[in-house]
Order: sequence, then C-alpha cells, then structure tokens
Amino acid sequence: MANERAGGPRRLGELERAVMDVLWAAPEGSTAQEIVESLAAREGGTELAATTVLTVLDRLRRKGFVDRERAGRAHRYRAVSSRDDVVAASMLAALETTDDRRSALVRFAGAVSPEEAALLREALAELEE
Amino acid sequence: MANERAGGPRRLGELERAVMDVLWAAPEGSTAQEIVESLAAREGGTELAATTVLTVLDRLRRKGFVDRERAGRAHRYRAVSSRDDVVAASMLAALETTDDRRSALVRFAGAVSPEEAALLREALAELEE
DNA sequence: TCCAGATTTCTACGAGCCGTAGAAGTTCTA
DNA sequence: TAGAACTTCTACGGCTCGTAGAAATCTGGA
Repeated sequence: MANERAGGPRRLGELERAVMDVLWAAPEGSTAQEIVESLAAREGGTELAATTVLTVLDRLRRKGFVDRERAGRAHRYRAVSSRDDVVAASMLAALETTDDRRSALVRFAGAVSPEEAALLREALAELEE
Repeated sequence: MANERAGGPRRLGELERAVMDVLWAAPEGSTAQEIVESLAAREGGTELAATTVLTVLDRLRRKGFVDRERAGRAHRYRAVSSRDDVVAASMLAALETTDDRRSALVRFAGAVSPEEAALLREALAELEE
C-alpha cells in the first residue's frame, strides 16, 4: 500500500535533524566532513563514518531540505529553508489536519506559554498594521 | 538504535488517523464493527477485515489515543483526547523543535491565512482579559 | 448450563523509513 | 598520473504501519 503520502510534509529522523541543525548553524553551508566534525563535537561522542553523513545528506536532498554545490572536490551543502520556515510549515501541517481551525487555534493559544502568547500577539499585530 | 523517542508526541499513520476521525465523530464511542462500517462508508470502498481495525485500535490504545470499555460482548472505543487537543499538541511539538520561538512564531503568524490569523488574535485576546 | 457465533488476542508478513557503514567508483591536486 | 579525498552504490537491521489469518475467549440465547 501507499505508505505515507507522496507530496507530504516530510518528517525528519533524529540524525537527519541533527544534520539540519548543523546546517542551520552554518549559513555558508558545510561540507560533509565539517558536518561529521560538528556532530562529533556536539555529541562529544564518536565520529560517524563519513558515508553515514553523506547518506543522510542525500536523503535530505531528496526530501528537499538540502541543496549543494561543488566546492573543490567536495560539495558544500546548504539548508534550503530556514529552521523557522520548517518549523512553521510543520505547525501549519498539523493545523491543517483538522477542518475546525478555530477550535484548534483556541487550544493552541491556550497551550502555549504566556511568553509565547505575547510573542504571537506581537507577530500578529505587526501583520495587521 | 533507539528509533524515535519514547515519550514523544506519537505520530499517526494513515489508517490510524482515519480511525481516529471516526472516533472523534462519535462522542459516545464506537465498537470495532461500527468503525469497520464507517470506514467502508467513508471510503466508499471495500470493508477492511475486522481484525485489521482491531489491531489499529490496539496500537492506538498503546499510544494513548484511545480508551475502551466493555459493551456487551464487544468493547466500545473512545478517543482519549479531542482532535483539537491532538492538533494543538502536535503544533506545540513542532514549535518546540526550535529554541528561537520568536522567529518561528513570526513565521507561523505570517504563514497562516488571514482568517486564521484573525481567529488566533481572538483566541489570544480572550486569554488575556 | 452449554454452545455457536461474535469479538478479541496472538502472530505474522511485507513495505518503507532511518541509522549506519563498507565497497567501489570518480575526481581533484600535487 | 597516482594517491588521496570525496561520492555513489548497495546493504542490513530495527522500527512503524497496513493488513489479516488462526486461535483463544467470551457472551447471549436455547
């Protein structure tokens, strides 16, 4: 059976997310090798095999999260969208799973912290002006 | 490796979601048989085997989405949380994947439709008073 | 009380996702 | 042009999910 929709929002696995975090922290992009090093530093643990990271980068590329260009003999990988865009898209995708947007938004508004609520009000006010 | 966190937000598959939709539409709950029928009606297609639905119901129970009680010789299954709660929780989970809530919320505010923005403003205003 | 039928539990399989990485191929650069 | 650096190909194992048969269990009715 068709498992999981085809054009859908595309989820990220744990390592995939870690790689995206590295990429989001590097506006200039990173080579696979740099990512391997960043991950090892951040996790304080063992270094992953370079091929592991390359595989993940390839999957991220297929999913449309990552882009790359040649840089010497390697490639330089870059995040296609900002983390904020991805987060917002993911929130939106969640919202769109219901027809009753109003109720869902009311719940959401009630579920965020007061600080976040304030932030949201600001953001919405700015849109309005 | 530990694939997907343990206490996490719990995703729903396609059929799982369809079953939840039936349950959310039935405040009194439904028996497995009723769900089979609802699904067949909604999809206009073939009826799933009852065991298929039971399996899904069991998984949903393990995931904490569904609850049940005896009803004659069958069980009556009920959604534990409302759809709105689940949607809001899912939106919140997405939001929490970033440290920079502000930016994410700004993007989100900019990404929703004007109607939804209005709805959100209302909801936030009510919280404030 | 006892059984046939309804219902559930147990078990299972295949596809797809993801972490992981070796082997083999390609491509710079000295 | 050879060696090193980098990428692509291929693969495996664990987990989720759709799907469902077989076996066990339970219950309403005779």
